[in-house]
Amino acid sequence: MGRPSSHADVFAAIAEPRRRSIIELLGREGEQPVGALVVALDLPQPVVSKHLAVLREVGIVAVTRRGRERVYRLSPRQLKAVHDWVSTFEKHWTHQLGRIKRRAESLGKE
Amino acid sequence: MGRPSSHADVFAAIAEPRRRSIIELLGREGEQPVGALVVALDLPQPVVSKHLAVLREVGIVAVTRRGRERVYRLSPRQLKAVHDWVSTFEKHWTHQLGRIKRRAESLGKE
DNA sequence: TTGACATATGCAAGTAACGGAATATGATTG
DNA sequence: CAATCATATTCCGTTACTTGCATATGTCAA
Repeated sequence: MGRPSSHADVFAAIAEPRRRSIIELLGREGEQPVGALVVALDLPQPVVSKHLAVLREVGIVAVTRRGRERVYRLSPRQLKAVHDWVSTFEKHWTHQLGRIKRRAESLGKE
Repeated sequence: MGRPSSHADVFAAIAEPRRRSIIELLGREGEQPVGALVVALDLPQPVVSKHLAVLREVGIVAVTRRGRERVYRLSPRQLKAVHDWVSTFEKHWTHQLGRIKRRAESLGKE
């Protein structure tokens, strides 16, 4: 069976490599019209528009119409949601680092 | 066309809601044998095993065999990778918060 | 060794999501 | 209004992911 209808799921949205590229680009360069994204990513315009639609529906990006262009920008709230979720497990890797460090120290004493 | 063969992609791995449930459970309760996960999540055992396989291939979980059980635990390195990626955009929501805050303050003065 | 238990794996079927090409929508210019 | 530019949307073929069921693998106990 296909996906269990992951409609408007942020995690599904950022699962696509090209969508992450779009996010990274908007993050680095700031707001961009679709045409600029098409050029920068070297993808067909409909492909970019469709990925933008997904990101828009999920709320990762927001649009403003400027003349005949549509300028996209990051809308970070949803990315923060992902950040918050992953942060839940932060203690796991900090603890693990601590363990590795302690082990290294005890090995050094031998 | 289907997915561009996102083999062993952490983002694809955490896109699945049930897999996130497994991650959350292991995060809260610590290491668990498959059977415990099956009970806790109320899913068929093969489904759980397959999701665990995906998480294992990506390196989000690790296994230890204990008798006839297999005990799974979080292996946080890959989750940290996600955390690092999302953290790249942290400034965007902190800036946005700042903007909202400033706007609230200036509205309060009127 | 035989049987029971714990988990993994194989196969088939359904479906959702992606890309490509064509087209629609909407705004600007002449 | 017609033509052009910028972007969105639709239709379609393909593919990969998930599930269900059946079965294989491996471990312990008697």
